[in-house]
Amino acid sequence: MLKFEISKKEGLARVGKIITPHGEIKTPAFVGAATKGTVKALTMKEMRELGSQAILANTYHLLLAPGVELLRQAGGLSNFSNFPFPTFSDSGGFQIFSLPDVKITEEGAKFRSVLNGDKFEMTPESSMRAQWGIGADIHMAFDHLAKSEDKGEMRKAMERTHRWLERCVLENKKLREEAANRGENEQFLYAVVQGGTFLDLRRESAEFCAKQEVDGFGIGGVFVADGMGEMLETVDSILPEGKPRHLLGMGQEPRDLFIGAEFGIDTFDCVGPTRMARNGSLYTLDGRINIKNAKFKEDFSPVLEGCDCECCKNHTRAYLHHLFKADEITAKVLASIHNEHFVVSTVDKIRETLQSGEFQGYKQEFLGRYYSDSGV
RNA sequence: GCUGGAAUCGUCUAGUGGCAAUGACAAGAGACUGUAAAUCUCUCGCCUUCGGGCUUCGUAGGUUCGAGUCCUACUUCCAGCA
Repeated sequence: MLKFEISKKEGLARVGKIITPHGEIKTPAFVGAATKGTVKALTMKEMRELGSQAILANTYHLLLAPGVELLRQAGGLSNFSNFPFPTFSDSGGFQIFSLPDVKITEEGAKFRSVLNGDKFEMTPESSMRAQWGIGADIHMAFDHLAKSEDKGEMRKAMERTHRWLERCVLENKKLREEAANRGENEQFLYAVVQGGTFLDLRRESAEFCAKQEVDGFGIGGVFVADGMGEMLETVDSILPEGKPRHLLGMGQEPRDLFIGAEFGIDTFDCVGPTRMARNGSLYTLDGRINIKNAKFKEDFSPVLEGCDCECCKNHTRAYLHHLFKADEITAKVLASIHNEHFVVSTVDKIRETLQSGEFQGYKQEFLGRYYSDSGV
């Protein structure tokens, strides 16, 4: 069983730590999205230096390349990526949702690679096997996402997710025993709660997931920040308190991090911060700025005054602006360091203020400034 | 000096009698939430009440209902010959 120790509670919010074979994660925490085994534009050394405690890779992407067998040979994701700290793997469920030409049956999903036309199939069982091969500490159940206004469709996706979850749990048991017999590290499974924007479906999904033999929970299929607090309140009131909860894919907007933590989320992952960075959109306490804008050409202040990331400590907005305009790789590196550090440290601060009882004040101050129109 | 060729939006470029005129780059702005994302979208002659109006393809004339496109002269540039 995955160890999760809670040191402080405030409503649904909690401060704690998840203890994995690769070390512990102080929660709430922002987990870096390392889809293909790397956080785009960043080295693992840079990730640690900017404060990242954990990363999350994607089973679908690693399955296609370099393949699960290679990950196994390499000694698992942590060894292969040289990130000897806690790791997560996402199941590939998101790819069912995001890739074109996906056929979903009760058995699983068939993808077609647009790159080389290869057919590719994933089932709850194959996702579990792949994740055990990849060797991340924490796995996600293979789920079926839907983004629909239609409740009937959402229910179908949710119910399929539940049936798939039972298969995941069953397969996971086998794989866990096999690994134990080989004397390997334990690996852990999170169920994924679906239900979209329908609170009754979310409730039903949370109740279903809560009953399963899993180590924690992912909250999936969240596409709109509107109503997320209410949804999380519903779900996290049902999920067992003693198991960690991961909010899948949300965290591009600081608002999401505050609301998530407030309503019981322990870990976040999101591709937003690094993608924003590569596209020149950088976080400041007054909202994001587009560093490519002409107004930054002669701005010799750091991206964020007082920020202690390697980008802000050493470089100016004018320099970043120049690097972006010149299409230099370093632009994306520095910007990614800054954005990733921004969200990681914001969640760190959320954790600290939850611990000290100053969370509400911090939240008001941060969000009031970040989302005020006065801007930069 | 002679003979050929060429001049189009910041740059390069399409255009061979019929709609301010192609594409790329540059420039300006926007989007991005479990990464098919080093991506994508929009603007890019001037004005506009978004209906449209006005002025444009080196310069000046001409032919034509109509000219970036054909003709004449000039200017500049390129190539070859001297």
